[in-house]
Amino acid sequence: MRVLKYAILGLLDHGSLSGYDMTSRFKAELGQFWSAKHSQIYPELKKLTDEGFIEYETVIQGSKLEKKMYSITEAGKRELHGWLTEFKPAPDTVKDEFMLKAYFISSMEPDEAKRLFADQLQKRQEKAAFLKTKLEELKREAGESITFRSPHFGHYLVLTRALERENGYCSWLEKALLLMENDQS
Amino acid sequence: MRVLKYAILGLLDHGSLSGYDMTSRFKAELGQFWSAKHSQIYPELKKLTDEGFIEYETVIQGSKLEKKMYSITEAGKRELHGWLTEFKPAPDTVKDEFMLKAYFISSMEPDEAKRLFADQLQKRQEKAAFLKTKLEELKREAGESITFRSPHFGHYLVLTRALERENGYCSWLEKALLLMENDQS
DNA sequence: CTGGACATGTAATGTGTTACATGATTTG
DNA sequence: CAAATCATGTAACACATTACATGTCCAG
Repeated sequence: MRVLKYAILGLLDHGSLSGYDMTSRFKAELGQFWSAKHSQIYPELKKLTDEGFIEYETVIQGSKLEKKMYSITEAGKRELHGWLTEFKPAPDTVKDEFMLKAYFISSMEPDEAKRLFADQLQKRQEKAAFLKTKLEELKREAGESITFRSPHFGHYLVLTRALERENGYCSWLEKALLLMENDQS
Repeated sequence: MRVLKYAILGLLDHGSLSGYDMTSRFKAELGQFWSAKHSQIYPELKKLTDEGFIEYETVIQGSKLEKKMYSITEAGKRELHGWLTEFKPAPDTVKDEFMLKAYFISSMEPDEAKRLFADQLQKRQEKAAFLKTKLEELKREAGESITFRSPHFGHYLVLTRALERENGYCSWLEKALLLMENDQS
């Protein structure tokens, strides 16, 4: 499938970037839904260059430090467009280690299960709060009017989806905890 | 991390299973949150046997067909319990190819983006409908009273979480589509 | 002048999928 | 008796993480 290939092409479609820049992007908002380490990115950049989808120019940073600024080629743009507009089924499995534990809840004692769920709820609430702050920052920056043509629309979509994902997880955890409390007595 | 190891131990904690049985379980409800192919399961079973966490008995099915019925050992139960009760952070990244495309929405034409989102909405709605049916079946089977002590509680947790996940995705897709429509004029 | 960020790579290992390979059993 | 399901395994390849390895630049 080579999704990393398309992630790189997509990032480069808005302007040139170094491998290091891409790593940073995967640590920021995009990282909610895709990420890769530099050890995976650098070989992929070499491969994409060989395939003619990207090209680079070596730039000197300071007096000695070389960095490679990559940009997308016309062939790369066609390749990206083909992937973007392709319909794909919703995945059967989205791996979630916590939910695997939840499935095995009968192998835990009630109080162990409650502690596990309470801990996860706290962590998800913290994450949701963090994402909410990021979304508010973005709204301030973009001036309240985010629509299709806004350069921040992709960023906005990712943040709203991630926030809803965490909020949905939290409300489910709360419901599950309630079921466990009711059973206890 | 070896999550598959714990998935197998968790499955075996309720009774003995063959490798084939485990493959079937990963295709059913548990597959919403974890899965593995038989080509990954069989080597893992061998490894877990060598490590002393599981053991097997060869059973003859029919007149010739040999199958290995695996069961969990005391050491395996301790190992499972340690994993189950261990607190873990919420993951930074949950990979989602569709959301990667959404992030790159500015590289698409408005009508291309709308078609993509509409297609995904339809597929997620179908999946939600399927999960809803499964949940209703489970409720009928379990007699409306699912609490911690119910043998179906793990199954119930997985189905309710998967259903909410899909419903949340759908409502986000609808909101995104509305934003795109409003912008169009 | 030092610590953190910038910058790029490879090696080893772990995880997961697809393909190859074989055979028995059950149901229609 | 044919097709679907049951049943187990290995090989090759693809994808991903951790560790190894090196060096520059900038701000305090």
